[in-house]
Amino acid sequence: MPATPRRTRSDALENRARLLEVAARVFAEQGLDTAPAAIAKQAGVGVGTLYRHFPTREALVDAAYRHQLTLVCDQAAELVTRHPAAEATRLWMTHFIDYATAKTGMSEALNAIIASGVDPFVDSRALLTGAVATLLGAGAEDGSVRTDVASEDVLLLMGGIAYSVQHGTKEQAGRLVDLLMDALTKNT
Amino acid sequence: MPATPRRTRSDALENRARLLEVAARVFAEQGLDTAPAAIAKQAGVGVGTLYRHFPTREALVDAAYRHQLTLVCDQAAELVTRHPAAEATRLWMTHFIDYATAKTGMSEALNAIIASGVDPFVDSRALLTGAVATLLGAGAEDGSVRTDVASEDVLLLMGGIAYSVQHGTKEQAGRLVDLLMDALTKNT
DNA sequence: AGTTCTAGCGGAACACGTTCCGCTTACCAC
DNA sequence: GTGGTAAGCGGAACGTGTTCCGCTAGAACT
Repeated sequence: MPATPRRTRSDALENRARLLEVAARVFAEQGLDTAPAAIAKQAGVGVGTLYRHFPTREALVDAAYRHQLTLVCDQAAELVTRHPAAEATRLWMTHFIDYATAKTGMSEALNAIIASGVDPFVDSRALLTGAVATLLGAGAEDGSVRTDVASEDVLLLMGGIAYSVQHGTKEQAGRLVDLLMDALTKNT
Repeated sequence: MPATPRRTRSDALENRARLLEVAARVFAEQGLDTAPAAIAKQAGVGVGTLYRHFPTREALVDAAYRHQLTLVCDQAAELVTRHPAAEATRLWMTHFIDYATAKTGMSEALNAIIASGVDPFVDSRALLTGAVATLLGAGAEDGSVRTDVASEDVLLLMGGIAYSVQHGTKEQAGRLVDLLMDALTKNT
């Protein structure tokens, strides 16, 4: 029954990589709602190929931003080693918002990842939850952050903030982060 | 130049009213992404008529929920007269979340109204901002709520929470409201 | 009531996202 | 190298959302 599962064809791998590369660039330049046909054409493949590799727009978005998202999430662990927990948390959140405002489509993508319960996003979502958990954990240890708040809840609010920067200003986003931090730090 | 602006045709008014009625019902029953053609058909008009009265999906959503939204916003003023400001604020926010979870499509609609900078929503958005401002104002007067937070910011976070209830649980939404309230009430 | 005028109507035409399927071609066994 | 096989391909076909335009019928005026 298992048989010999034939190896993935080399051209398929190349096409996939090329699609990803093109998608990341195009999303950054023109936003997430670029026509699938345009991405496929630029990658030199038919639309069918695009849809086979990435069955939904979400799957493509997820894959396209995965790498950068990993970098941002890794920063959480690094910040914790170099700053007090509360400070690290604030820095990371600010960094997160900067990241969200850096490129067209980015904030939209982040929000899609955070808010959606859809399947292709679960990995990316876990990545983010992990980063927040690291920060909250450190805060719990040194007592600077309250312990009765779930990482998922914080992440959700950050998603709301990221969503806002699409139409609001970066300053507003900063104020919202401050407000959230106020809520998270203990009232001592 | 002003001339006599001919009165609006009676059938046009009827059609508009019927579309609104149908849209409100259909949105509540099946969510916001119902086919425009279905709404038009149920209202006994062509799609062209639907699009003329409501050029975008947003305009239709806005109009369909306007009445109910007014009721919710009016509650803010009423709650302030009967409760201490902080308590009124918490009650209203909870009420708001209940409202958001009450019907299919509602939370989606609220989020669209709050988060979008799009034109057709400005009135509804102002309604909500006004309600929040009333509550924050009362809180500022009796000193129970911090004064350095803009109504728009609070509204935006509530939008984030409303967004979350689409995929999260009502309990999570409740926790987020509590967190937001903690941030808003002074650390005295 | 009859006539004029144009706001408003309906649905056909168009545009675009997604699915589907017959053909191509890389992989593997010999 | 050659042949068999199915993974993978491209783009035509399909379904939906939106726009457009010739025709209908309500409003204003006599």
